[in-house]
Amino acid sequence: MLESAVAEERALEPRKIIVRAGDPLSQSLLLTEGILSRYIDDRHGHRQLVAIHVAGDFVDLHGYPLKVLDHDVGTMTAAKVAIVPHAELDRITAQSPELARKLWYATLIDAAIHRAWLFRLGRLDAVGRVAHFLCETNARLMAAGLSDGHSFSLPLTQTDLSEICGLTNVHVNRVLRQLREERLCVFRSSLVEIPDLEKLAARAQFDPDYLYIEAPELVS
Amino acid sequence: MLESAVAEERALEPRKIIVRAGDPLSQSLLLTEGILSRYIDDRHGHRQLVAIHVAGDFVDLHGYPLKVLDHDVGTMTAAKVAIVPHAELDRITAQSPELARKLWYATLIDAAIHRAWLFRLGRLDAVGRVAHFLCETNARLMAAGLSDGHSFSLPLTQTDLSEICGLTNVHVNRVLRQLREERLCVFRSSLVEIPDLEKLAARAQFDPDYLYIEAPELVS
DNA sequence: CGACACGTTGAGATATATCAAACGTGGTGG
DNA sequence: CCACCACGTTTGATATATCTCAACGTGTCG
Repeated sequence: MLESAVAEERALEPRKIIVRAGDPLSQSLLLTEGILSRYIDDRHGHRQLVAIHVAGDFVDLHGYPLKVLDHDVGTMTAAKVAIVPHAELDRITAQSPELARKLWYATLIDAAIHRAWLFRLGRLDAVGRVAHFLCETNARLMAAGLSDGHSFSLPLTQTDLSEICGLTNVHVNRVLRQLREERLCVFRSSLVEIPDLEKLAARAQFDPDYLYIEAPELVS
Repeated sequence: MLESAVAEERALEPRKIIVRAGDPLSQSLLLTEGILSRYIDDRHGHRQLVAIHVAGDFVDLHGYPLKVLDHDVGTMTAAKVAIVPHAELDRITAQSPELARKLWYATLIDAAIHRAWLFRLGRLDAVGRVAHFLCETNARLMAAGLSDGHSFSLPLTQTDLSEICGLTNVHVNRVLRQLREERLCVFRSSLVEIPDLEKLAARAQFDPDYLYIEAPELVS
């Protein structure tokens, strides 16, 4: 049903702004390939990512009821998106309250992930933050069939990680070295390898419940 | 319509847990008086608040589609809540897609506030974080008719503030002194006074757009 | 009056930021 | 095919914000 609502598929270049905060919106994006981010810049141009999205995510569904976003959306890598006009969503939700509920549910998962990010920023140290993010990403990619649980592709820079974890890129570099030396995790040239997921999760105080993924055995 | 869905009103004692993460839920709460919080505790019992709620907020509406919450909900002060059974919400949303949309919208405002909190934790220093939280609370209370824009009641402890801002209570104490000395804001014995809201908002890089409050003149 | 919670202060420790430089490395044009 | 450039990574030295621990003050309530 959602597929029938797709107006157009589009390929996006890496590192482009897709939606700006405050722009009036008439469509939302279903991400089919690549990585997108949602972020807020401060007055000096320092950036805080508030979400990342991977294949399968409905990226700015928040913009459908909200009409305008409070943050920017941009590509991190090259990406492919399916464009879903809000008029189609109107049609669909009017027809099927059940699907409407599912869309609502999807935005609430986003909110739950926001909360986990708050915990990460508020209560974890630098190593814990990076480890927590990598655990989360591993779990989400596993659910999307893009990780085998021990290694996955993640074409982000260390600066990207710093903007996710509220750190500097220099410090992220040192954190990654420490994770490597402790054999918890190797992040190098767009590839993440996690030799001991359990140990990494413990270091990160990571508990995947907030992702509301069925089949929890996939995650552990 | 919502009012007709209220099954019961209840008075709650301060500092009580109302809902625990993972509990199956069959009702949600409409807060009519007092302050509630949503929070995540770490392994050592250190707490990160992920939201606070004031009179007029629909507190755990997220729990309606999600079925279980990923975080705890508790009272900070004595409070009064109206209990809305999920069965009633089923009835209402089936009857009125428009109201269903409004409920969805309300949860998305919560998510937008989560994002502002992420920005606060990730990119602001200690003074900025506290200032940002006080600006936000002022704006929200103003919208609820509980602040005149320059002073309002806020019966939280410095430890509460520290659990909101990702700081220690000791450091919050020093931050509050600094805000006082710079005549930006006085937080004392449950009362917040903001002599120069514009200066405080500038220090906090606070922009109220994310609250999606109509009548923006109320906020500035 | 004493107990307890909350607030305040100080000294010292530590994590993270800042600044600056060097090092790879993949891509591009000559 | 090589030289070079841009971008990301790595390292070192130093600065600074925040934490930790411990003590003391203050108000409230039984």
